[in-house]
Amino acid sequence: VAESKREKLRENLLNAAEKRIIDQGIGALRARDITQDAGCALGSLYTAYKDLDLLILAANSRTLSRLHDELRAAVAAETDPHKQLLGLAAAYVSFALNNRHAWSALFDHRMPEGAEVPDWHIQEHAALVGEIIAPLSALLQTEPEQLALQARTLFSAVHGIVKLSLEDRFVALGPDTVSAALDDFLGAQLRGLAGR
Amino acid sequence: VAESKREKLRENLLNAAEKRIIDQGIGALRARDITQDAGCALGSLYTAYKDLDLLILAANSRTLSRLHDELRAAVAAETDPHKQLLGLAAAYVSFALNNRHAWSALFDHRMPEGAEVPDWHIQEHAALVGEIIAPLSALLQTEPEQLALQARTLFSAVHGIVKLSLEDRFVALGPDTVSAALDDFLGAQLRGLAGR
DNA sequence: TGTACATCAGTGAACGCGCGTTCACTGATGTAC
DNA sequence: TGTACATCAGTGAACGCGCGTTCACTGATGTAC
Repeated sequence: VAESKREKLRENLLNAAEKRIIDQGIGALRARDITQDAGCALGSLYTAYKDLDLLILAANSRTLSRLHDELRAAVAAETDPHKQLLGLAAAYVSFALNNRHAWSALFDHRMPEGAEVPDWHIQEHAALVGEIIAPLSALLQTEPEQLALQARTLFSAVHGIVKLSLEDRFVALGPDTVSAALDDFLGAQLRGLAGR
Repeated sequence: VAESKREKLRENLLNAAEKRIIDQGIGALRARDITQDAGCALGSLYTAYKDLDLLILAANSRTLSRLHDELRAAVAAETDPHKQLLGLAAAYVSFALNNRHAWSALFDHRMPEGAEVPDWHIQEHAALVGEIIAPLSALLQTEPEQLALQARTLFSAVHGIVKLSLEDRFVALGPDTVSAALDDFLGAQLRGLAGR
């Protein structure tokens, strides 16, 4: 019972942090706001989590998990590997558009000076890229090592396109324009990779 | 003479800020450090520039200008549009690798809550993308409107690849691996775009 | 050329606030008898 | 079952520091006579 109370506290804090990140973004995230939303004292954050960064990582893990689910669903919805890849990209844009703040938080959060991003979290990121590997290998006949690199390159290209299209620093594009541009881009890329 | 003293102060501050950004990155940039390096009082920053953000933008403009120069040089070094595009990408990676902090600063800097990135600075960013348009239009026969979007998409894809390959959140890649992956990527993309 | 005065860029100590983290306390929970 | 005691999660006021920005002052520069 004592254990479950402790779990409840962690859960409340995590929920509160997640909601804040989804609604306002990581830039507006304050320890005080989170604990207030969670209905506990400021200091409790530090009995439940080592520090604020760890709590943020936990919230980002949830976002990654939701994103990963949608990517898996996109793969499952198709059997043709070509369509699977297009579906993955479409799912990625769609997630980014529907979860702007949470999605940005995945890449905007920085660890403090000395600290490294823990390995388990890096793995969660890498797992996303992994989702591309199967369809890509079905489509091309590449050696496994090359494949991992290709998947990663493809992921970061798509990511870059989505990211930039949502930034203020450039003229923002409408959702439809982004999706269309991404489709054209991926189409060309796959054609180019296949017809070597 | 009075005017030139004032210019000298702005220059000193800008140089100091630029050096700090190049050496330590934008995250470690403090008003006090800059003014100390520039050999002036803390308050002088605010007689020379409206605020710290404007000074940062000025420093980023310099970085953009240096980057733009290298991109122009890459275009000028080739006549074949296909090679020009490969050269542009190569120049981009190379600049990013040789100016990691300054390059990151271009995209990491955020304006405070209410403020927007000024238009002249957005233009400077857009000008980079513009460098792709000529070779791309020589290579493909696309309508001008489509072309701008394609150039932008291509730019952000390349940018995404370079960016992610330098992040801690993923396993960092060596410079050679990045360059090779980028070449393969671009090669495939151009093949795909041409052979429609 | 020299003197008195006005201006204002430049100064840097002080302000003000935000905000993550700590720590001495307390009250709920569990244990012993 | 009831009582005394120990433990420790939870508390929130206080700490501490970083840091951008301001503002009352001053000394260099320019102007008038």
